[in-house]
This record gives sequence, structure tokens and C-alpha cells, in this order.
Amino acid sequence: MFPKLDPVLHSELRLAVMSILAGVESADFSYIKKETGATSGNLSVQLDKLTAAGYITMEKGFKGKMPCTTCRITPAGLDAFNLYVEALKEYLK
Amino acid sequence: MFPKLDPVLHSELRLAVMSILAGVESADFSYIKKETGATSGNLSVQLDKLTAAGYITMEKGFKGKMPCTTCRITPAGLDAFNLYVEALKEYLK
DNA sequence: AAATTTGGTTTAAATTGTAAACTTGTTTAT
DNA sequence: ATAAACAAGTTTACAATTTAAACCAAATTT
Repeated sequence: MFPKLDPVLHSELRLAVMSILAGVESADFSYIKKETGATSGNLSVQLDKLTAAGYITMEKGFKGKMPCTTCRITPAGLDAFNLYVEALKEYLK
Repeated sequence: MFPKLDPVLHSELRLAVMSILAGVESADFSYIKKETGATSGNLSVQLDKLTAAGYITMEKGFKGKMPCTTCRITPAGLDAFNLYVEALKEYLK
């Protein structure tokens, strides 16, 4: 009746990150930080968890001379996100 | 952009409980336990939290000779549930 | 060249979640 | 009648998670 919710996604900040990344080709750390209002520390930790789960990739590079971390959702991440959405509907019904 | 999610409701088990209670006049502890698959201990703790938040009420009585705790959602609980659902939609879009 | 900002990471404390152990009383079996 | 098993929860203690504060290195501004 109540499907298990993916614990990696059932987190306000991680879900917001996935929501952003599901809609764009890529987004960098600063942009995600601004959009979510998260602190850098929290965002760093949560991005690591999404990476560990294989739901996003992070590419470290430079924009001009400044370091810049670019994040992308993976196919597995998109699948998991969609599954999570479907599962949640059972709870919101 | 991303509304804050009510932390009382952003919990798998508490959300399942609220989902059940939103649809019925009342439900007792054992029924909720069976429907959610939760352990008694976990359910007890989470029901307390929902009660502390004013989202449900618990009435202790007896069914025959056996103790029986009956739970009901409050108007505030229903409001909070509906608000949570609306807020979540921003994340799932 | 000193102070500030950018772009993060690490650490450590607070919060939360969960399950195991316990309690109180009831029913069933001996 | 007594013991064993079960029902309905509660308490407690541990594990996992979240979060913010402190830190770091390089770049930019003053």
C-alpha cells in the first residue's frame, strides 16, 4: 500500500537539487546554492551523497580562473527521481 | 522557489499515518501499524510527534478488555497535510 | 599588501529515526 | 490455578542524518 520511499531522495535539499537537475542539462554549485538557499557545507555534503548513489555526476573545472563544480543528473538519477515521484503519489492520495 | 517542507510531515512513517487518517474518521493503533508495516515502537514515537504538533489526537480506551488507542486527524493536521502536498508539487515539477 | 570574496571541504554538534527491550494486562493451554 | 504466549503499546538507547560553524586556498577588490 505505501511503497518504500528512496531514502536518498527523501530529503528536502537533495530533492530540490534533483528537481533542479532534472530540468536542465547541467548546473553548477553556486547556481544550485542560490536556488536552494542551502549553505555551502550542507550542499557539499548532500551533493556527495547524490554522487555516491550514482544519481548525479560532479565535474570539477574552472570558469575563468575560478573553480567551478558542474553537476549533472545521470540516467539512474532520473529514473530514481521519477520512481520517487510515483511512490509519493501513493502517500498524497 | 522551493517552499519549505513541514518537517513534521516530511517523514515516511508520519506521512503514511497522515495519509491514512486524512481518509477516515478515525483509525486505531493496530490498524495503522498493520497498514504501514511499522514497528510498534516507531509508530508510538511518531504518533506522539504528530500529537505534539497538534496534527492528530489520540484517545485511549478499550475494545472489550484490550487497550485500544484511537487516532484522528485534526483540522490543523488536515490543513498541514494539504499544504505539504502543495509544497511538494513544487519539488516534483 | 591587506582585506574581502568566491568556491568550496571538513568537523563536530544537534536532531531524527529506529529497533530492541520492557511493561501491563489478557487469553490460551496444561 | 499456573504458566506460557500474545496484545498493545511505551521507554530507552543507539545509529544515521542533518546542519551549521570553522576552515582552507585561490582570486579579487581596496
